[in-house]
Amino acid sequence: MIFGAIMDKNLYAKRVVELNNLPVDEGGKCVIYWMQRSQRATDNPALNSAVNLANDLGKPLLVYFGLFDVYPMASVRVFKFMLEGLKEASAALIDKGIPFLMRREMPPEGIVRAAIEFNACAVVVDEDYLNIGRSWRKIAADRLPVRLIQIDAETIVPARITHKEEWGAYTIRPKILKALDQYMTDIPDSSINHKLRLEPGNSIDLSTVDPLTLANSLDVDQQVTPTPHSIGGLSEALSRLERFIREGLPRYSDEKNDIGVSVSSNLSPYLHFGQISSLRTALAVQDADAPGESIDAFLEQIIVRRELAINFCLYNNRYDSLDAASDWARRTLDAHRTDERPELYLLEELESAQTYDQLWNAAQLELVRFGRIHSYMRMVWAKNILVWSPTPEEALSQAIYLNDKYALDGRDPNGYANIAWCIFGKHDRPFAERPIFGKIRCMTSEATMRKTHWRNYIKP
DNA sequence: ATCGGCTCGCGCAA
DNA sequence: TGCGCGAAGCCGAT
Repeated sequence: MIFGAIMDKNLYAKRVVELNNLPVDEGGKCVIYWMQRSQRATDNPALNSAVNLANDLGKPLLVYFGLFDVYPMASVRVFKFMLEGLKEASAALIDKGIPFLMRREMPPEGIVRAAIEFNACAVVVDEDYLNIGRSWRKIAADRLPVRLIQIDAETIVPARITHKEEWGAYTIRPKILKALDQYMTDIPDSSINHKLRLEPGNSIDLSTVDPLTLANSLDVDQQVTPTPHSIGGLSEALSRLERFIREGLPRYSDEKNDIGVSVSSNLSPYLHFGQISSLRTALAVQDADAPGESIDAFLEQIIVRRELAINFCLYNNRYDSLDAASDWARRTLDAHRTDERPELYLLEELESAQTYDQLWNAAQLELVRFGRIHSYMRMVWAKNILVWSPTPEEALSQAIYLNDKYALDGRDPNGYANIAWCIFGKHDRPFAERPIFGKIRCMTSEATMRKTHWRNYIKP
């Protein structure tokens, strides 16, 4: 069995899920890597798996990407950023002798057409852990004429070392740490044996296309415009990583919760689109010359917390709903449904930053203008939405709407887990009971003003 | 400035 | 069955 052979010799056994029972067609002409989430040409377990399979079969590899704009919260902002990253990734792939096929179509339909058109032996796809991607892969698995193999390529420790939704960081942390030594190692990129100068017909050629022009031509929200100083792609991610290690990391542990200073890596959008791998980032930080406290604090974020968020979305497909709340959280929020709110804002009032709270307004403006909110302030931001909404359900959907619409890293497991933590105490524990919050951990703008250099945050 | 209490339930030790 | 402890808090007492 050919696939068994690649599983034995690669390091990815726990990352593999076969999405259908069809055979690998050894008489086919190529292997196709259906790129979705892991939009990079290096440090990519899904790409490496596809290359290894192609080499075993003695075939070339083709990368397929379906550009689909009829997508919730699709905007010029995120498409420009994504296309900049894809432009760099496709050039790197072509350099390696792997043609890049990009078509504007619905991905699960496009991959089936491409597999037939190019006579694929098998298709390898990366995993995004979210519902839309899951439903697309299901469609493709049912319609492809050959095997569809899914690779978990965004985690450092494979998500399937645990087989259930974890209760909190403290339950997943020991499992991750136990396996971490094995996975915190640099794995060289596989190189393709059979390089092919395939000229895929009807492909968008990113080498000759301006990402912004292409993004503008799509059927996406034109009101959410590109953010200043954000250029997608691995080069920019690596330069941010280097700057972070030099300037932010040394102060990370002490100052990460002060909204008046910026010690964050700002790599989240690059991680969201898979333009840089979390393993590459974690290895660089681990080896950095910085206080151990700061290194540990950052690794906790990029490994434990990030992979807890992935675990949440992987094992709970209600990750964007109050259905995902634990019993104690639902009970306590229910008990406070009729508590009087200081103000009830409409979505439009929130969106345009017109609340009585100047700190919250500043956070909302940061989101609209820069596509992000300071990591500490983002919690205060979401907690306030709970206070100003008629129901927890409404608060949840408004927070998710605003985050997914404006954040460059929207529609990400991190975002859903973060908002779930804020609104309904996911992965958290109960605290002293208060109005509206019940036993959900309370955070307020007033307390944040007492504790941090907030004036630096508010000033324009 | 620092500290305890608040409050639930998982997971492990026993 | 008991017990320790947990993402980032808040408040009030000392």
